[in-house]
Amino acid sequence: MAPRISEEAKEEKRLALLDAALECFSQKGYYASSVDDIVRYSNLSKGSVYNYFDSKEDIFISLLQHQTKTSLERLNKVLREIESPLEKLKYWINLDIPFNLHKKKMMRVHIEFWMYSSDSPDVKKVLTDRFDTVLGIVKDIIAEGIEAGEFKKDVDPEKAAGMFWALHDGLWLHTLVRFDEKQLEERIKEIETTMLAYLT
Amino acid sequence: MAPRISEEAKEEKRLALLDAALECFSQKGYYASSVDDIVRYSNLSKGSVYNYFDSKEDIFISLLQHQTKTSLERLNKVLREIESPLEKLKYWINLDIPFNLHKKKMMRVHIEFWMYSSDSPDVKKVLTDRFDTVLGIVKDIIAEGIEAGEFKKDVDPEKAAGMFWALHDGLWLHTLVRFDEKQLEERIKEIETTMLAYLT
DNA sequence: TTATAAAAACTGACTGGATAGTTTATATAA
DNA sequence: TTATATAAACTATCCAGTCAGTTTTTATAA
Repeated sequence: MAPRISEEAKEEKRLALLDAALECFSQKGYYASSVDDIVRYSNLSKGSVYNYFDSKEDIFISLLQHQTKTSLERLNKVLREIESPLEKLKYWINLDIPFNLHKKKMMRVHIEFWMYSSDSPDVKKVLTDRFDTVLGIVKDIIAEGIEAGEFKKDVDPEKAAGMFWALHDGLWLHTLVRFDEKQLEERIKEIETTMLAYLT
Repeated sequence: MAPRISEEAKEEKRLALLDAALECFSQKGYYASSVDDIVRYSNLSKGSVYNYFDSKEDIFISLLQHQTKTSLERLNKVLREIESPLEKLKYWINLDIPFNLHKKKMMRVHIEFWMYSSDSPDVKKVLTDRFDTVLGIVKDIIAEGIEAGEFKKDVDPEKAAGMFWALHDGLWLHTLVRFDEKQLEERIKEIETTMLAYLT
């Protein structure tokens, strides 16, 4: 007759489940995390989970889509507010400072997505689209910067964007495995000086 | 079907099993690979596998140790034969050219090791040691290069080594997910020019 | 206002299938 | 003969997904 909870409350629970999933997947990876683990991190029962998602894989893919959507939206919003390409890049580089645990979880689960993508065309599609979008944004910023005279004319936007992003992801990979927050921040500052020296 | 085989033959079988494991783990990851999968890729039976290894995890960790040992040995051997630090770095950068499938598998399973390391102190230990060793080698080469006057004096060997290695791993991560062999090779050449320009 | 009906949402014990690891019977080189 | 490598069958465990029963909320008739 009438829904017991409102649409917003429902969406909230869905998000809470995705949050619990992020916690699990970022700690133990996709396969090692059981649905019972996710249930333990949420305030719901196992049965309820299946009111919100079709399967464990559905939770995983939904988490990927949610992360992709929100992070791109936030990024675009902020970049639109910055005028200078140089400042945009600086902002982006410093996005990862200060280090926080949530970012670490996001990055950990993101690599989990990548590893899983060889099994799932759906995941692969979302990830390659996201990859190309991000790379496209960096490339455009660099191209703008060249046009505006802020960056060197002989820089290839495509290649520079690829380097920038590889450096970013490599740094994060190392942070997950070896570095602590302080070291990450030092290294990010080093990227800033080096990349900007390379571009300007 | 052949009792009393020599030690060499035994070691050969062990290596063949590690090879089968590399195949599986690089394709599907640790958890998604079953022992039966590994058996299928080897010429042995399941029961036999347990004559060589204690468990699936033991296979995984043995693969990590084997890879670590052989790759570091090979690297050190070659680097010892090169005099100039600049040439050493150039050689290293081009180690990944030409692209080949075996390297891709190695890199894929290496990331699998990294992801697994949060669960296993043993894996973590081997990986951090390996990481520090590799980074130490790069750092030493750069320091030598500075002393020999081949590199700029104001370069910080520690930081430069960190950047170099982050770039390397980031690039490979992207190659696993998005790029093809041709793109990897182009990007590696780009690293060469940029890194060497940064150092000299 | 209140009793009842109906729908939605939740629960957790259970099941079927998968698979890590073990045992056993057989084959064979030494 | 005998030690052991092997294959195949076996066992125990785990876990994704199900479902029958319960609780909560809303609607509405009296």
